[in-house]
Formats: sequence, structure tokens, C-alpha cells
Amino acid sequence: MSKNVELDAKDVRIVRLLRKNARISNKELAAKAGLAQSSCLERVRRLRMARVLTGYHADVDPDPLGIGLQAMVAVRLARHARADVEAFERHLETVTEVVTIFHVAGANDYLVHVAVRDSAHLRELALSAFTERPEVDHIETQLIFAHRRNHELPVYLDLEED
Amino acid sequence: MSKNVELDAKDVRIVRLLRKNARISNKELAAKAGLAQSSCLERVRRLRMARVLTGYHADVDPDPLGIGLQAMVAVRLARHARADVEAFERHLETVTEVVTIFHVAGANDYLVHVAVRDSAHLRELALSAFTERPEVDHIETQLIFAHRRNHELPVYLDLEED
DNA sequence: AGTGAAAGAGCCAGACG
DNA sequence: CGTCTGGCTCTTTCACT
Repeated sequence: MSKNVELDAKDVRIVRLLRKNARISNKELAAKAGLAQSSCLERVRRLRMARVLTGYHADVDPDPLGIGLQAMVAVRLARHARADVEAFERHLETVTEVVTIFHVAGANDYLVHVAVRDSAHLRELALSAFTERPEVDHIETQLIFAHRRNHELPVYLDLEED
Repeated sequence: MSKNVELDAKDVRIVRLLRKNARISNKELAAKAGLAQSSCLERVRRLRMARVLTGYHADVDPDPLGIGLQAMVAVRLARHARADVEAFERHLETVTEVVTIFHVAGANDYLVHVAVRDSAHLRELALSAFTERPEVDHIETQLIFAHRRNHELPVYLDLEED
């Protein structure tokens, strides 16, 4: 899949710092990673080119944006032919309420995290984006009370480095 | 929950742009949002203070970091007393393999997205972080083949603005 | 609130050790 | 890989709408 990118301890430190705060200045990043600014800039560029760093995104409180409700929709497909899988995934990409799509192995085929205005909106979305789709056999919707994302990298990654 | 923050169309545009690219320069952000640099800077500051923008984070390819496997662990608690819930959540915060915790209503109580080295690591984690916990009644683990996050804001948010 | 201008800080390349 | 230099761009403040 990904090219044989080898990361050393300083690369991991850079990645870890950018994961925690993507708007850190190169100057501060260099200082905290223990590098000169020029070297740091070069490493970040290489990490981006190698697609180790794939993007920088702001996290937003859904409430003031009018997102009153979030849910996880577990989806089981009727058939698992490549055509069905691809058609369903292409369809999901057009649904703006979708936050994250997890393609899983187990009782379900997909877990789809959606963000909606209210319960009426969720009901309408469940029908139009899922139940009424020909590829879909069955869905089960769970309301999300709260969710917390962890922006630290796992510590076990440190053990591999010098 | 959140204070009565009212966002106008320009705020939404700023948030949308920062969600797509958190490292955009203030100059470019101002141009794309249709504001002077100084006004744009002031708005971003206000959005951060109001906790509408809660952070900026780099997205990383898990592969080169030694994350070979990801899974969603569905957890059912034995009891739902406040003490049990809080103890379990506090525990999860100490587990570095945890990526996201979804607290849900439905058949399960939590969906926990974890990132691990390999299947041996997952097996060990399932035992030590979940099954052996006194608060936990039952878990079900689903392998994540792939997941795609959508960094666009839902389009239905635009309709509220002038 | 928003703007424009001006000072200050940070960015980034190139040359060299 | 680190340092230094120099020019350039972006950031940030401030007085004025």
C-alpha cells in the first residue's frame, strides 16, 4: 500500500506535534523537535510528499453550526459483489451529512457516522440515504450522546525508534 | 451546553475553509472569506475563544507509524450507574491505542475505535483494556478494513445564513 | 464590526561547514 | 544536518471608520 517510508524518532516527534496542533509555526515545531528550522521544514515537506501527513483539519463544535444530533448507522448490504460495494460507497460520498465511513468486518458491513439537525432530519436521512437504497439489506441506528477523539499518537510507537 | 453563539455566513465560510485546510494562511483565508486580513484574524480569534473552533490537527497515514490494524470495539456495560460510567471513561482516557470514543444509545453503550500494531496486539488490548474491566459486561470487536473521513461541512448549514 | 497601513515576526532558499 | 544570511511574505496591532 504505502511506499516503504522509514520514519526516525525526529519524524515521529514532528508528526506527533502536528497531530496535537496543526497550526504550530515551523519555528516552534523545529525547536520542540530538536531541529534547525530549515531541516524541520524539509522534513515536513518530505512527510507530506510521502503522504505520511495527509492533511490538516480544524475541529469544530457541532452545536453552533446547527448540528443538533449525531448518530452511528450500522449497515448490512444485501450482496457483497464488488459492484454493490462500490455503488454504495460512491453514493455515501455524495451524502453531506456523513462524517466518517468505517468499512468493517463483522456482523455489519459499514458503520456510518452522520451529523444532522434533529430527529426529523435523521429519520428522513435514514430512509433516503440508507433504507431505500437497493444495495442495503438492513440498518440499525444508534444515537451518539457524546464522542471524544484522542489526538495523541499511541505511545507504543516510540519504542520502535532510536 | 454551548453559549448562544450566533454565526453569520462569513463565520461559516471561515469554519468551512479551516476544516478543509487548517494550515491555510490568514491572508488566503481572508481573501477566500471576503474579508480584510485584520477582520479575518479577529473573527478566527473570536471563534476560538467561543470554542466553536476547538483545535487544529494533522491527519496521518497509520501505516508508516506501525499501526497495522484498526478495530471498532462495541462495549456493553454491566451496570449504568454514574460511578461505573465515569470509571470506565476515565480508564479509556489512559489507553493510548484509543482513537475515538463514541458514547451511544442502543444495543451497546460505547463504540471505541482503536489503532494497534497487529492482531496479537488487538487480542491483548481486548483483554486488558476491555474484557478484564469490572464495569464491562460484554464486547464485540469488528475489524476496520478502511475508513474515510469527510472534511466538508454539511451543505444544509448554508441554508440558515443570509 | 470592518479597513488599511506599518512595524515586527516568521518563512524559505541558497551557500557553506 | 546545522548555521547564517537576505529578501520576501505573512501576521498582528492600531488609529480611523
